[in-house]
Amino acid sequence: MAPSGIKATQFTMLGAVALMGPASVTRLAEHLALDRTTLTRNLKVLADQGLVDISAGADRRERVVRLTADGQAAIERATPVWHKAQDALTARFGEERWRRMIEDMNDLGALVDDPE
Amino acid sequence: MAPSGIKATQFTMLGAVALMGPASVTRLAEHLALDRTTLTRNLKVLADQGLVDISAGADRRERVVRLTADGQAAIERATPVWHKAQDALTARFGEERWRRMIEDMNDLGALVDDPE
DNA sequence: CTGTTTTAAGTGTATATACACAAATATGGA
DNA sequence: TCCATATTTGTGTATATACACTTAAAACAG
Repeated sequence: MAPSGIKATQFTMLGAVALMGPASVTRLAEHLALDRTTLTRNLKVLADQGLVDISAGADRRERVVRLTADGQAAIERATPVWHKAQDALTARFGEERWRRMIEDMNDLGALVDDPE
Repeated sequence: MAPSGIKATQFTMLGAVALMGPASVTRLAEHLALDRTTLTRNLKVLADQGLVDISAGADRRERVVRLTADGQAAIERATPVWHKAQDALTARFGEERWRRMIEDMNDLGALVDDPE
């Protein structure tokens, strides 16, 4: 990810912001399965770099996170790099196996979060 | 892991120290697949709590890490908790699936470390 | 309307992680 | 022996992560 200027975790976060549109910190945290306070600090890094904009919402307790033009540009710059790394990995690891592992990890996360 | 007084990562590190006996930071880092400097900081936490002892080796560049009596006690206290958590998880996730995922992750790590 | 409760977020503190760089020590060749 | 090189480690800095606690604002009960 180095040549894209952002890190893998940041790419993931920007992707979530892009996907969900303007959203509160809590909603983003739930979608990313991160602690809310973790996201607060991570978003600060992105905000300092001008990749996201954080402003008060109609409900003045909420902080609404929006992708900036620079943020959109960063995503577009990083996406090919991401896919390239992804492809290089799955080519040697096996696409089917890779998908299976992602699914395993998702299911495991659900179990840990909630002893349903 | 909370009731044992140490965290899962610390349990893993103490286990490595116990398994390898007195060893240099670099050797431990390789065994744990961690960056050496990461281990330096992590070991400091354990040393501050008196769970490991870090002293100069015969080669005075090296720092030799040893388990203390308190460290041994911490392992013995944490091991049942660890197994309990492990069992609770595999019981619902499936033991076979769990083993498979561990193997997948190990293989993936090897691929990432070394584009063999 | 007022006081309580619930909700959304941030801060203090601590651990975990790693990259770039610097310092100390050992090793090996001239 | 002495110096260049290699090895082992630590530090500065930055991100990532989360728990306990606090603050501000909305929602609600009476």
